[in-house]
Amino acid sequence: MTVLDRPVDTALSKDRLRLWLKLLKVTRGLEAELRERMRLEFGSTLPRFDVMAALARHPDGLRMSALSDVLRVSNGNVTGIVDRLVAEGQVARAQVPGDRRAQLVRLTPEGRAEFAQMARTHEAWVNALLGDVDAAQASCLLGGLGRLEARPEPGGECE
Amino acid sequence: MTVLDRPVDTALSKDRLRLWLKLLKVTRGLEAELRERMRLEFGSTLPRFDVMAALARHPDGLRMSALSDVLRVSNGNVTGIVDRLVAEGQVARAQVPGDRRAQLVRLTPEGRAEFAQMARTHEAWVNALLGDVDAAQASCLLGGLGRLEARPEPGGECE
DNA sequence: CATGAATATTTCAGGCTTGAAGGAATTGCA
DNA sequence: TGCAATTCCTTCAAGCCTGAAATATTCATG
Repeated sequence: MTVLDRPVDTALSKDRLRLWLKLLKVTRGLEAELRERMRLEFGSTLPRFDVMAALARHPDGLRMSALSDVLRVSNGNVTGIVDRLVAEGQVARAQVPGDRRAQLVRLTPEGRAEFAQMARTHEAWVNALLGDVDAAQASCLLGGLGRLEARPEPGGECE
Repeated sequence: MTVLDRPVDTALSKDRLRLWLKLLKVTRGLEAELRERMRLEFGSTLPRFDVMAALARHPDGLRMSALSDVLRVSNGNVTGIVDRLVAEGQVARAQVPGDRRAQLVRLTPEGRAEFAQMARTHEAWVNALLGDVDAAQASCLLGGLGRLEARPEPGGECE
C-alpha cells in the first residue's frame, strides 16, 4: 500500500523512534510514581482521580458518554470506574429529566472535598517531580509536544 | 512534613502541571493509535511487542527477572505475557543449567521472524505519526525530556 | 551438614482497558 | 401512528498491571 512495504531506516526515522521511546519511558516512569503515591496517600487511583477532576470542572454533572469523551476512554471503562466511586460515596448518579437512558454523574459534597485535597497534593507532587524544569523549558517542551499530537480532540485544543 | 501541607499555586507550578498533563495526553494518544494498529495488523499488543523487542536485543535469552527489570514491569506481569507468547509459539522457556529456579526466555525462530516484520512496520508508523518533527526538534525534545526522568534506571541511561 | 536468609518465579485478587454485543429509550420520518 | 435507525448505557471476555503471598531453590554461615 504505502511506505510501509519497505524498510524506512533513515537517520531521521531512527531519531523519531528514539524520541517516541523516550517519551514513553518518561511518561510511564512519572505515571508509576504518581500512581503509587495516590495509592499510599489516598487509597485511590489515577483513573478515579481523572474522573473526579473531570466532574470537578463540571459542577452541573456530566453524562456517562460525555465523561468518556472528555477522558478519551471507552464507555464500558467509565461505567466501572464510576461504579467504584459511587460505592465509595464520592460520586452520585442522577436521572436526566427528559431522557430515561441517560445518567448525570456528579461529585458528592464528600467527593468534592476529597478531590480538593487530592488535587492540591497531586499538583505539589508534579511540581516536585518536574523540579528541574523552569518556566522557559516548560513552555518550550509544551510547544514541542504540540507537534506530536496524534489527532485533535472533539471539543477544541484545550478543554 | 514538607511543602505538601499548603497549596503551591505558583505560576511555575501550574506550568509544570500543564506540561505533565500534555505529556500524558500526547503519549496516551500515540499509544492508543499504535495499540490499535498492532491489533489490526498483527493481532498482537504493545506489551507483547515490548517483550519481543527486549528478547531480540538479547539473543542468548533473558531470565524472567531480567526481563521484568528491563521492561520495568512487575514479575507477575511478565509471567502472564510470556505465557501468551509461548502459547503463540513466538517465545520459548529453557532451563538454566546451574539454577533450577530460573528460566531462560528466548525468541523462537518464528518469533524472531515475526518480530523483524513488526519492528519494521512499527518504526514506519512512528515515523509517520511524528512526521511533523524534524531532526533538530527531535533532539531538542529528547534533551528536554531527559530533565523529566523520574529516577535513573538500574543499568545506565541507555540499554 | 543444617538451617535461616536470600533469590527466582508463579499465583492471586483487585483494578484498569478495550472492543464487541446487548438492552432500553428516543428520534426521525414515512 | 408505526417502526427503523440512532443514542445511551451496561455487560462481557480477554488482556494488562500491580502488590502481596506462596513455592521452590540456592546460598551463607555457624
